[in-house]
Amino acid sequence: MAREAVAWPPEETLSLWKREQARLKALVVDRDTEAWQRDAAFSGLQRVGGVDVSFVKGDSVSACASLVVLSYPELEVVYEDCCMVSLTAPYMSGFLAFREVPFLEDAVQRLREKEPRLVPQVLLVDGNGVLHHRGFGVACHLGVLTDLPCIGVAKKLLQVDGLENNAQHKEKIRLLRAGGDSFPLIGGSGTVLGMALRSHDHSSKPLYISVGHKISLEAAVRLTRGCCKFRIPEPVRQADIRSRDYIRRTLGVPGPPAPGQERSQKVQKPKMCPQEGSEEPEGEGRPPEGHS
DNA sequence: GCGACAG
DNA sequence: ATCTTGTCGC
Repeated sequence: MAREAVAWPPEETLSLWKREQARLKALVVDRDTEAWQRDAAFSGLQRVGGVDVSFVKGDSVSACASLVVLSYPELEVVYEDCCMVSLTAPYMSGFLAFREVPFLEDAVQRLREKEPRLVPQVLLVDGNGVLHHRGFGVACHLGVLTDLPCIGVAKKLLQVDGLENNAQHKEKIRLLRAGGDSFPLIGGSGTVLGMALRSHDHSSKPLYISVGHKISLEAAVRLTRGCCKFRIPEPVRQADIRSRDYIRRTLGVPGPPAPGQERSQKVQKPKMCPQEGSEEPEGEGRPPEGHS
């Protein structure tokens, strides 16, 4: 059942969200806290995680949240968790975390309970870290709430604090010639907010890397580069692929099967994740269906 | 009113 | 985010 857009938050909610961002921002650690982060070969790093949320087309509420863990440096998937969720907040630039983080946090919690040995040593997050309207993007948010090192990996430049995707910026991109080339993104106050990174020799469109939590920008860029078989770093790419795949297997392919291809798809029963605020009323069970 | 707008 | 097949280039 396709559901329509979630209600747009009232101004009061936005104020609360901003205050929450300001409160949690004070807890961000924007430097290396782990030994492997300072090692030239990331010696000691064995597990890198990636998270993503994919959406059901034509439905602005149903989505699949996924968490994957890859071995490092092999980049092979050693853990996967996908589950369907019902989003409660709309997408608003600057408040992405309030839409996605609760479900990603749940996924991390399930991993900690089920397979504590597979908990990743760092998470790559689709979106920005400190490169954000108020210096506290989704990668910071997830990092602080899980206490895991997190890296913000955005596919487009968020134009905040004087950063602009203008001709000058495009020219700097043109000068990135090989995978690993990068240039700093400097905000109006002179602060380095992140780095534009050419993640692969064969991809001219850069990634925008910023600190999420418990890692330096330098290590974040170097590790992201070390996770790229293609433009999108493997942990995020696998989380994206698998969450979209899960939606297909769960909802099936729309439309009648083509002739000669009527091999019916096994449509799995979607795994719905337990969600706050959607419990049945406690106490008496639901009354039996009446005859009205 | 106009432009911007991570995912 | 998603809508979407083939196609041009290395």
